[in-house]
Amino acid sequence: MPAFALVDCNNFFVSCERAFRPELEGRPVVVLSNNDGCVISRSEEAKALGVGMAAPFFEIRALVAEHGIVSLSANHELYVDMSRRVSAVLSRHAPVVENYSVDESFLTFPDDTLLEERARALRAEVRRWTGLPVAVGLAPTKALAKLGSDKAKKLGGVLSLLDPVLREQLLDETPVTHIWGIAKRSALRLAPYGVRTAGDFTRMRDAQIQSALGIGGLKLAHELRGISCLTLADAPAARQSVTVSRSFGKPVYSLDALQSALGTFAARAAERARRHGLRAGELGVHFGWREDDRPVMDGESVRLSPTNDSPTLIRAAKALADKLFVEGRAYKKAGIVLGGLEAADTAQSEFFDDGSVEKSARLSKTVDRLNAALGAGALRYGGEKSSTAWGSRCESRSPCWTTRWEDLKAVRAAV
DNA sequence: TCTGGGGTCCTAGGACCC
DNA sequence: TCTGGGGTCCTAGGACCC
Repeated sequence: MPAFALVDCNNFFVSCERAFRPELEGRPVVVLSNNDGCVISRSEEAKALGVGMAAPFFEIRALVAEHGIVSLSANHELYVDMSRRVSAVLSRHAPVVENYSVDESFLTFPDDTLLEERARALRAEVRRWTGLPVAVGLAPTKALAKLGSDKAKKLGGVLSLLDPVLREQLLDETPVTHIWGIAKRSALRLAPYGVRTAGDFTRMRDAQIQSALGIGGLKLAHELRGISCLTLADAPAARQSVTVSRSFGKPVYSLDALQSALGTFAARAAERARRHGLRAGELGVHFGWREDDRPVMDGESVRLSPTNDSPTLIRAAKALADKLFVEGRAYKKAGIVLGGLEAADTAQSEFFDDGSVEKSARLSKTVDRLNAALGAGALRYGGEKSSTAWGSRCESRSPCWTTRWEDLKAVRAAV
């Protein structure tokens, strides 16, 4: 029976910050989203003080002041780089690693002997090379490995659910909403069947599960019963979309500011598409504002002949903005989505091509290279403007210790 | 009085994840 | 006054076809 391991970094963003600021160890720490809007990572101490996941920052301001909670603005450049370092360690231990998210990886070991010992060794090595604490769950399926790693965080870092008796016991004491893939809505649909725990869920009849949650729910139930349905994705799946969106630091009323924001987002998205070797056949623009005290979103998209050219995408985004703009509306957020993605090398090129397409591609490549060398945003297109009109708040961002020379940490040896 | 059936493709929206 | 951003997959319903 092949076993899956899930390696999960504890409180990932907070742990990344602590790796470079050991003085934060033992103190309550939170990391905040864009605009310092809400909490996206909490240390154990912060959780113990009652700070909820995704808590709006303004709601916990009093708690922060009272207990001296350290609040930091998110530094994704640092987190992505730390994530890469963790994967590098994992790859030395396992032939196939699936990077499921920035802080979680599934893997299988080459054979099934001494699994717990291997998991412990891997955990120790991640700690040694990156400074990050991780938990490891071992189980015959991915869904169970996930459950195992959640539980492992409280139980010494490694938990094996390969034993069916232990497994059933854990399922029976786990609320069904703590299962990967079941949240509030699905739990509500299961409630009429008397389902409260994960164990209850696994004992439902297949037909009932399927009528309540569809095919996905049924697969999940099998996984929890120990029958593997989800395989390890050794290569990342082809990307379906590229999104760049932001909430504004303050409401935006002018078309000009919206267009400069969208121009910037389009340039970022184009850059990301090029990095992945993709062209977009569709570009969407969306705006968010409030009506009757409720958030509203609206948008529209256009088809394009496949491209990843920044100026083209910037123009398309601005044209849509112009079309959607309503005078007097207090815009709170905006974003662009690239869809209809296809590999850039197989994409059909424009029939009437006078050579300008290739010229533009060379220009894009040069801009990307310079930005990579000099720091993001060093070089910009005319259409993207940095603007105080829509910029976001981030009061306390840590330096990019691992990815920018100027942020390199100074270390002095005591003599 | 009667109102096919089956297939595909596309889209919007729901639900979930980290 | 202040509530993130970036994704995926599934489903239901409409349009269209034979």
